[in-house]
Amino acid sequence: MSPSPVIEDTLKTIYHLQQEAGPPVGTSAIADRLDKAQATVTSTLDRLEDQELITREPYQGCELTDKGRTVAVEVLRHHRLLETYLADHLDYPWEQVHEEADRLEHHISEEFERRLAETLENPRRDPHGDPIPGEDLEPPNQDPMTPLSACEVGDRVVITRVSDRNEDDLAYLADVGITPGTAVHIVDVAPFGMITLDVDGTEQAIPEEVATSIRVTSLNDVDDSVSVDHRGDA
Amino acid sequence: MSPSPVIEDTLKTIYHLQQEAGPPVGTSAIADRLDKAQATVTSTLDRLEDQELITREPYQGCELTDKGRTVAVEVLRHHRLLETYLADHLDYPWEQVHEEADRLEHHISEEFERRLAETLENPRRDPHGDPIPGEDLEPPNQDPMTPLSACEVGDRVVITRVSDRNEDDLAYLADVGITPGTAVHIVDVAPFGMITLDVDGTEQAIPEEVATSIRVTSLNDVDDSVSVDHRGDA
DNA sequence: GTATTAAATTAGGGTAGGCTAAATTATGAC
DNA sequence: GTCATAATTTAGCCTACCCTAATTTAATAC
Ligand SMILES: [Mn+2]
Ligand SMILES: [Mn+2]
Ligand SMILES: [Mn+2]
Ligand SMILES: [Mn+2]
Repeated sequence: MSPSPVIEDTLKTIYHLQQEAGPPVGTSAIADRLDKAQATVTSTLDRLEDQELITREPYQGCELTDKGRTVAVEVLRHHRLLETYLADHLDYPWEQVHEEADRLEHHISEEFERRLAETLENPRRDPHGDPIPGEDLEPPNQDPMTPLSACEVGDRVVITRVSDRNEDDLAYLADVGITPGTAVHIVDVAPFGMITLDVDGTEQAIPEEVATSIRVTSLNDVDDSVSVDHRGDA
Repeated sequence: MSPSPVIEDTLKTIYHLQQEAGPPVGTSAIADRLDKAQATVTSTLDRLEDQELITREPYQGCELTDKGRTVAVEVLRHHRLLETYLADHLDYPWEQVHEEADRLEHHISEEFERRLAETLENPRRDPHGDPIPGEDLEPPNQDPMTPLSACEVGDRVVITRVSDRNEDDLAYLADVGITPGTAVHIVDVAPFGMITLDVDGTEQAIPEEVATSIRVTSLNDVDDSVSVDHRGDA
């Protein structure tokens, strides 16, 4: 049987948490992300273990098996190809692609995936700057990412990734022109974390909370994996 | 709560059966179409009745309410828009669109539906020649349809609809050029039902079974709801 | 080492959606 | 009218997911 949406979402969440903090991944961290009760996650993990998608130490947490990681990466590929397609071919606004992709990622066929990739000419990054896993389903490299919140006054950087989680923040950032590929210049860092940027000649202030979810690369050592202005719009 | 795939598929099946034979629709007819046990359908119909999507007479069968019909037509709109999009924009082969659309129809948002319709410029018919319900979700008109099996030698007709059910038959028909919009000429009707057609100068023989699932319009009284050659390929 | 506390699991219960096998009901043949 | 048959429902069982409340375990403070 092919994995259900619940199984796929749980694997995807474990994958993200492993990348953020490494294994083992705790039950409540998963429950928080999925907005489910802890007991619900415990019983889901039982099924994942039966299917050899994770290994588990009672009361200690879990870790993806190779099989589990491959399923997670496949879902991630679906998600990011869909986001890219929705934005590029169906004219979806930047901030709306995540929600639609998060549902459809569980329901498209392999044929659909192939045709998306082909039509898009095998894109490497989604609209938020996140790397799209290849057909081989190898986990994408974690490229070096500096949070915007760690920048100092005077730095010139290029936006490389913007977290796709909060729809309102994304709408705001798109509105002021802060999207992957945009070059910016840090004008001011206030004591409580407000960061002021120069974006195409206009100054924009951003709360630290939001700045944490924005990743940048210094313009001094440009990383060719992200092209400047690969999507040039508002 | 928005209806589950099982609820939607059951409503869609009742809708089709009502159009073919009129209400009341029996439990086993639904079970046959959905490839489920009769008892499974009985309990699904219980839920449909609770939700006021059907009315039911014990042991007699069921009928869609207005609410139930609207849900069925909405799913039908999703299905046919998706089929059209897959064929026209993702280069799906004719015979593969049905299966993919049959899954995705339950998972796209209203936003996705709108953007499909817009990108396709509000198409009236899907790749099989079936009418696509409008945004208003009125049931599409049943246009007069003669089965190809009822034609006589010498008739000149235009293919208007081809049942989307059998993938192998569809692949064959596409291969020999029998698709909606094609004008053909009946050359021979053999006693056991084999029908020979002239398609663009080439003769093609078709078993009666298949001919039953092909609908045509006489070239004498052309129905403007179907344009000749609106998809001109193999 | 013991007490506190947070995390995790277990216990118990609910709904949707599946099944088979056993009743029940309607219907057409005679 | 009775009987056989087919359609339908009921009974009883299962799994996947979901929850809250109670319990158990691990980790930390002291
Ligand atoms: Mn895939
Ligand atoms: Mn994304
Ligand atoms: Mn179809
Ligand atoms: Mn819709």
